[in-house]
Amino acid sequence: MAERSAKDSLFGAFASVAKALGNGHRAEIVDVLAQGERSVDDLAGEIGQSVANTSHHLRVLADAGLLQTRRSGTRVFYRLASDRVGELWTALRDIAVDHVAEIEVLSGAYLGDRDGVELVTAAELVARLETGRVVVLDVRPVDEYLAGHIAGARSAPLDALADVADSLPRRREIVAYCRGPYCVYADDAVRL
Amino acid sequence: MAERSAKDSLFGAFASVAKALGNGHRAEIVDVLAQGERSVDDLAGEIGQSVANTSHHLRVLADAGLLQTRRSGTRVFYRLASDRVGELWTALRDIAVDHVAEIEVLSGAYLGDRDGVELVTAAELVARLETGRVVVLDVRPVDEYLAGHIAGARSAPLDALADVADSLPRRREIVAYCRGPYCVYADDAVRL
DNA sequence: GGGTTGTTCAAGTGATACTTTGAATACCAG
DNA sequence: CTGGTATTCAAAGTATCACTTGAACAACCC
Repeated sequence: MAERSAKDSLFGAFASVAKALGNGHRAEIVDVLAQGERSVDDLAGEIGQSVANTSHHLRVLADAGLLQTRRSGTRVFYRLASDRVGELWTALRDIAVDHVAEIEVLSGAYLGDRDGVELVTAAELVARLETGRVVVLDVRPVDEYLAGHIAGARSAPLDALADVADSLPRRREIVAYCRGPYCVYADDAVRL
Repeated sequence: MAERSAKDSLFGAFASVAKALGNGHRAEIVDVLAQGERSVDDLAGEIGQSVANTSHHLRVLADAGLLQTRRSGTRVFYRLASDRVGELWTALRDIAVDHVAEIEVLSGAYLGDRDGVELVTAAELVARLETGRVVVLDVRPVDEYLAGHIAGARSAPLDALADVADSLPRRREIVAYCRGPYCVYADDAVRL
């Protein structure tokens, strides 16, 4: 039946989009890009790969329709092709967390021991912000802060944290945040 | 840095979920299961593969946490592990349609020429239903009808359509629907 | 026990995925 | 237009994995 092979091709094409996400480095790229656009060389540093290899992975993602590019002078910036791609990534991550037992172990290994780090939910944070009891620090790189941040938060990238620290009020509570559940910046910042 | 390899493992685990969806047959399985649970040999027929091979693909999906099983007597029924998996599939499909040019061609090849088939949006259908101007047929297999269908729709699986047809009022408009945008049952039904 | 339905195993086939290297291209500044 | 920076491309090397099939095995029902 010709219908069979046409159907196979169609679903094969759907599957090819999933296949593009089916690699750890590419997943990481998407995770970073969910925070805003980045240059190739930036991304290469972020995922710990060579620029050439990163460029290759970016091409795979772009060919699958997940990314778009913008050229600015000598640099090329990549970004998610649409918000829907961000949703796709979030859904994928959530499902992995919910249904794959292994993830719990691995994320424990990566995030490390969270003893000594108080976790604050989004709702709590809003409440504390309204009463002016806290100072909120955005410990992501400056670019990401500029691309969007919690209202009232101060930028304090990890490597500049020491400088900023001096200017902080000593009597108030300080809350640090970063990219999401799989980002260690905030943990590191608190320990610092 | 140990952090690097821990991060790689974590994102590798995320990617493994995507990898499970990265095969045409498995994508098709998920698409079918979005309609409700199915037995292995049911699915095998649906995707045109041997039972052994289908069982293998099902195992891959289940290991990725995307499916769950239920045994009933001699049969094993598979279903999506959660609604979130359905959302993941929908997001993936939508992105593929939006961003992959090839899909348009392929879906054209599969769905065939829709000349002579009037398409009705969901909103229109509701409006026409309320004024009682239409009879709505659910042309999916009976199981799927039982698992849930549009209020007021009659079950009329494709292979039994001829029988049902006789009992239909001749003066009223008839609308057929099936699984979604990538299902040809309704097209076939209208042509019939 | 006999029949039905699923799963597992071993094996065959084929292909693909990832990374690295070195060269090529595109752009900017002077 | 020349040098420097950023990115892409093409090719090659390496490794590995994915898909399908057929037959044996297991679980269940009657």
